[in-house]
Amino acid sequence: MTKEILGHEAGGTIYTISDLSQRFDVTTRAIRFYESEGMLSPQRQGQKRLYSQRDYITLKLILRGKRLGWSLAQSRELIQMYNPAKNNQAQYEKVLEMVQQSRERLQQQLSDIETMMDELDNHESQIRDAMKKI
Amino acid sequence: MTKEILGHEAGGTIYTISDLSQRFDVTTRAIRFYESEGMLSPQRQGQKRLYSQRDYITLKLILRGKRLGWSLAQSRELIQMYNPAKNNQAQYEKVLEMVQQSRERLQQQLSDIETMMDELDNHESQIRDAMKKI
DNA sequence: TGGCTAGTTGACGTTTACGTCAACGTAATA
DNA sequence: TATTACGTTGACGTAAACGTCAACTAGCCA
Repeated sequence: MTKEILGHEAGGTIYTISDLSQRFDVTTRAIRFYESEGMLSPQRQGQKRLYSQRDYITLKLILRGKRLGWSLAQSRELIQMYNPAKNNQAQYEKVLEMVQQSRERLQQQLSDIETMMDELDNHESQIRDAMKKI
Repeated sequence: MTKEILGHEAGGTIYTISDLSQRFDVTTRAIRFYESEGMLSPQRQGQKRLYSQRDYITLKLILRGKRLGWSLAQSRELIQMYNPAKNNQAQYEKVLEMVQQSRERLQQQLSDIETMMDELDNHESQIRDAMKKI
């Protein structure tokens, strides 16, 4: 198989583990770890892992979660939430609850960021004032 | 000393470790740990710790940092940044740099939150559509 | 065919941020 | 004065999220 053929398929681009590693600046060890934690499920070509566009998006979500301080367990819930399993009424309701919980988390973080930003602004002003007096 | 006298001083209200523990819903163990990490420095009355308004604010900052996924090391930097040490020109410049770095971190987080919020909105819409069709 | 490159699977190590005792001190209270 | 509540200092334990080997495999290229 050539690189070109390996690089694309019906569903879109596919990636090797080092592709993802470089694109997202994360180690291959971490990527395999996420798989072992049930967050990624790449196909195999022999024993080698091949990541689909879906895996790519999932990884992006994991890393975004990390930047926000979410645990892998929380990100995994989010991922499972996005992956439609059984689509009965009860399941839908449950997902809507989780959506709401995620929103509340994000809202709290948003509020914390605003507070921090304000404090940074104040502190910078104080420092600039102090610098003028030198 | 009565509770009343213990509860206030020239600088404002003072707190015992369990006061803080209850107000912020954090264990006393954690509070002592933050001190051992050089983030809090309460006064002592005998061997007992007494926390000032400044300590209160610092603890609030630590916990806000935690909600945003900041490491204690990062929050400690922020705390030290707010505590004016030597106030020479070079020091001021350095603090301004740190302020800027903190802002950039927060900006990234803000952007991540927006993305997540959008995705949640989309997903909720999809689910509500699917529910209508049942 | 030998070596290079990329990938794989264990297995153990490490850092962060506390939790969880145990053993003790001290002060108010019954 | 004995108990209860609150606090203290070690010391060891633990969960999460990987890092770091070591030993192996499989494809490609001179």
